[in-house]
Amino acid sequence: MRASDKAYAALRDDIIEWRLAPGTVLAEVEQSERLGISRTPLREALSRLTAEGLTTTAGGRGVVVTDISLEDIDELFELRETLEGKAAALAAERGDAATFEQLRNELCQAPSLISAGDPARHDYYGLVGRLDTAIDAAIHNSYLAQAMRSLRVHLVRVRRLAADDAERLTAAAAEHAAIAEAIAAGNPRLAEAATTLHLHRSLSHVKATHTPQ
Amino acid sequence: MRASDKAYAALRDDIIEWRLAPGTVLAEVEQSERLGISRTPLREALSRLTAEGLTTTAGGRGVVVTDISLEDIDELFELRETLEGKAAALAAERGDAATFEQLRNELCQAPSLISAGDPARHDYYGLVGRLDTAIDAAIHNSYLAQAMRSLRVHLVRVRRLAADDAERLTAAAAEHAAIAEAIAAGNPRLAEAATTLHLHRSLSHVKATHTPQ
DNA sequence: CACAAGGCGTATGTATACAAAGCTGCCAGT
DNA sequence: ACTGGCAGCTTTGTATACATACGCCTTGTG
Repeated sequence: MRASDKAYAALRDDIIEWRLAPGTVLAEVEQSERLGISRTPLREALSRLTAEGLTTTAGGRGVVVTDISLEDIDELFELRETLEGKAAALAAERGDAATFEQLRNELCQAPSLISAGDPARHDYYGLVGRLDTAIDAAIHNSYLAQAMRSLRVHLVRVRRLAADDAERLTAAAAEHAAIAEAIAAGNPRLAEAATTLHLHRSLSHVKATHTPQ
Repeated sequence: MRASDKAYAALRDDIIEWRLAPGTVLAEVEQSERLGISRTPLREALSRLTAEGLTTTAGGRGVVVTDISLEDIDELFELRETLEGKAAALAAERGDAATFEQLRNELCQAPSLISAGDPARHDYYGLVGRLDTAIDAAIHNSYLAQAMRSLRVHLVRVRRLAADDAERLTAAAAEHAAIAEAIAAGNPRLAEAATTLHLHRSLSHVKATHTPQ
């Protein structure tokens, strides 16, 4: 693995997991020494982060971790609803029914994973990730898939702001199951509606449990 | 202006204007000598191009200019319809009516620009660009605006494939005027419909006049 | 004659040294 | 006391030298 990839992954995780707070300046020498690499690969990592919008160049004083405000979250979900709604509809038109039927069944049994505690809860997140992957593959549109991937980076960051209590996760699992069911049924409008519903509830939950820093 | 910015702009233009054909390998030393800069800023330029999808790293043999096939164009317009449709609707809800009313009037007089020949035709492209900019500003959503900006790079490349004859440009001006009018009227569904119509006609024109390389 | 293994060459990946540009703080003048 | 400018320092931007890895050609062997 290249040193620049390592630096990129490390910094990206640090930002997403809120170990690096918004406003933190990432000086090149400081970070390169911390990660044990040279400035050159670090600069490439910072470029990639800036291209993704996780950092911005603050002219002269290095790059800083971008802030993410409440308005940002509204904008983020507005775009997310547009992209994922379309993706769900396309998946319903073009996807393989059996794949999503299988995912629906697993999602219906997800509540047992959620209530089982932390290690099993990780399996639940993996299951949701598989649904995302399946939709990405089903839409047959690399540009749309790319746009959603770049969006998910920011969404993970937002999710860390909210309390992922068992109650909300159980409800979310049911909403995901509804999406999978609609896609398996080949009903584009239903799939889009189920996605819209899920995203609105997610947004409400984030805003309700948001803890101001 | 930084050397890396210069290199990025030069390579980006070369690719968009089809002076660098798909499949062309961009060796670092070769390009850095051609542009009169060192390898370091050139590498940053190539990174940015790759992040945008104009080039891809071909594992070991440098970065190559990405191809753009007919399926790509379909996918591109599918995403474009999703994003620009939503943007037009949001602009109708949130935009300033006077701004778009003004743009509509100018677009209605665009045919005279188009028929006047090449130098004036450049003014027409500028006018369409101003409409895009006005929509970007009106939606008040930086993530959506960013997604559309990254798409437009590829769209300019596609546009160069099609013959931009006066007939099509005149029709396109009328379609743009319809979009501006719907936004000025504050009618989201109409604005989205006008955008959908325009994009479908654009796509049809591109596919009809597409000259296989 | 064909296939495989090894060496050579050229490509990218990394480190470091140098240059230039911006911010910070101080000092002097009003 | 406040403001403007200057000097110093810290920062990023660039160039170049070195390391490394991959591909390709050559050569030897089955």
